[in-house]
Amino acid sequence: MRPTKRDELVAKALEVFYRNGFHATGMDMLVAESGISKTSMYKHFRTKEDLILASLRLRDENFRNWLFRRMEELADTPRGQLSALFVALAEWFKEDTYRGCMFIKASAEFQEADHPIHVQAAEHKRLLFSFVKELAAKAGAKDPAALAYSLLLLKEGAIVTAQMGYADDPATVAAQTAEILLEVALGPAT
Amino acid sequence: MRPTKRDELVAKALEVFYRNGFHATGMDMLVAESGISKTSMYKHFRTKEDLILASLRLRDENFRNWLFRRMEELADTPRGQLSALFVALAEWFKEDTYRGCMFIKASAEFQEADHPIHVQAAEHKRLLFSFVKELAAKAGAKDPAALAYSLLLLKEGAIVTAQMGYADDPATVAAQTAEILLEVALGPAT
DNA sequence: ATATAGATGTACCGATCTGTTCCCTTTGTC
DNA sequence: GACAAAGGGAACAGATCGGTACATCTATAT
Repeated sequence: MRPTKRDELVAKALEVFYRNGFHATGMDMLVAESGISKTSMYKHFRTKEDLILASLRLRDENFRNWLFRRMEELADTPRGQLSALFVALAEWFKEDTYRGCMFIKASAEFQEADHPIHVQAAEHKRLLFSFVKELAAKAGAKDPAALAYSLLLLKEGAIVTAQMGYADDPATVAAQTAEILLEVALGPAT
Repeated sequence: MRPTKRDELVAKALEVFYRNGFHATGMDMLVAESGISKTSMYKHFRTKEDLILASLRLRDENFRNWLFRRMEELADTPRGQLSALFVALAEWFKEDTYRGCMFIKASAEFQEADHPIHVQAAEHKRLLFSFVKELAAKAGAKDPAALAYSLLLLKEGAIVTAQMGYADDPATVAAQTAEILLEVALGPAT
C-alpha cells in the first residue's frame, strides 16, 4: 500500500523543520512545500506541536536505523563498531543537507526541561546511549557506561562543531580521540 | 559614568534571548522585560538582527572573560588550567540559569553558513580554540592543535548534554576523559 | 534661558502567525 | 450508482510579528 498523505506530510515536515528550524517554519510554508492542504494537516494533527513531535519520532526512527545499520556494516566486532560510529558520523557530515542534530536543535528551541518536545529529544539521546553502552559491554569494557558516555560526548561535540563549521574535520578528530579512549579502556587494538 | 540605556538594553536582551530563544523572543517582549521603549530600541539598533549581534558580542566578551579568569584562578600551570576548563564548566552547568551555549543555539537558529549571526557565533568558538591551543603548546603538547581540538569536542559535547539533561553529570565525565587525553598527550601528571 | 539629544508613550502599518470555517471535489467500496 | 471518507481551496479570526510615525517629556550644556 502506498504511503498515506499523513506519512508524506510528516516526512516533508521533518525535512523542512530540519532545514529551516521549528519556530522559523510556519504552517503556510509547510502547505507550500508539501502541497498538502492546511485543512488536511489539521485533520491529522491538532497543533503544530503535535506535528513537530511526529517529525521527531520519524527522525529518531530513521536516524537510529541508519546509524546502527551502518555501524554493523562497517565492522563485525563490538570494538570495531564503536570505532565505526565515527566513520558513520563523517559520512553524515559530508552530506550537503547536513544541518546538525535535529534533537539538539529541538531541545534548544524548546528549552523547558518538561516541554514534550524537549523530553522527546532527550529520549533519542538516551536510546543512543543504551545502544553504545551495550556495545561497550560486549567489547569488554570494565565500565561500559563510562566509556559510552565519553564516546558520546565526542560525538555530540563533533556534531555541533560540524554544524558551526568553524573547524575543518571534526569527525576525524573525534575518531582519533575515540581510538585513544578505546585503547585505554580495552587495551591495544588486535 | 552609569551604564547607558543602550548597555542596559543589550544586557537585558542577552538575558532574554538566552533564556527564551531568538525567534521566540519578540521585540514587544523585550520592551516589556527591559522597560525600554521600542522607539529607543530602534534608535540604537536598526533591526532585531543588529540587536542579536550586539547581544552575542557582549556574551562573547563576558563568557571568555569569565572562563579564562576562572581557569587561571583554579590552576597556575598550563596543564592544570586545561584541566580546570572542565571544573569551570561544572560550575557553569550548576547555575540554575544554565540553558546551554548561546552560540550553538544562535548557529542552530540561523543556519546559513554565511549569515552574520552564524558567522559571529562561529567566531566565538574560534577564539576559544586559539586560547586552548596556546595553553596546550605551553603545556608541551607535540600537537597542540590536535589536543585543543579534542578537549573542545569534549567541552561542546558536555555543553549540549547538560542542556538536554538526559544524563547525570557531563562535566565530570568530560573532566575524567580529558584527564586521559592529557596523560596520553603530555605524560603522567606531576 | 534655551537649544539639543535622548528617552518615552502610543497608535499604527502590512505581513505573518496558528488555527478554524464552509463548501466543494475526489476516491474507493459496497 | 449511492455513499462515506478523505482531501482540497480559500477566506477568515485574532494574535503577534518586525518596524515606523509623531508628538511629548526631561536632562544637560552653553
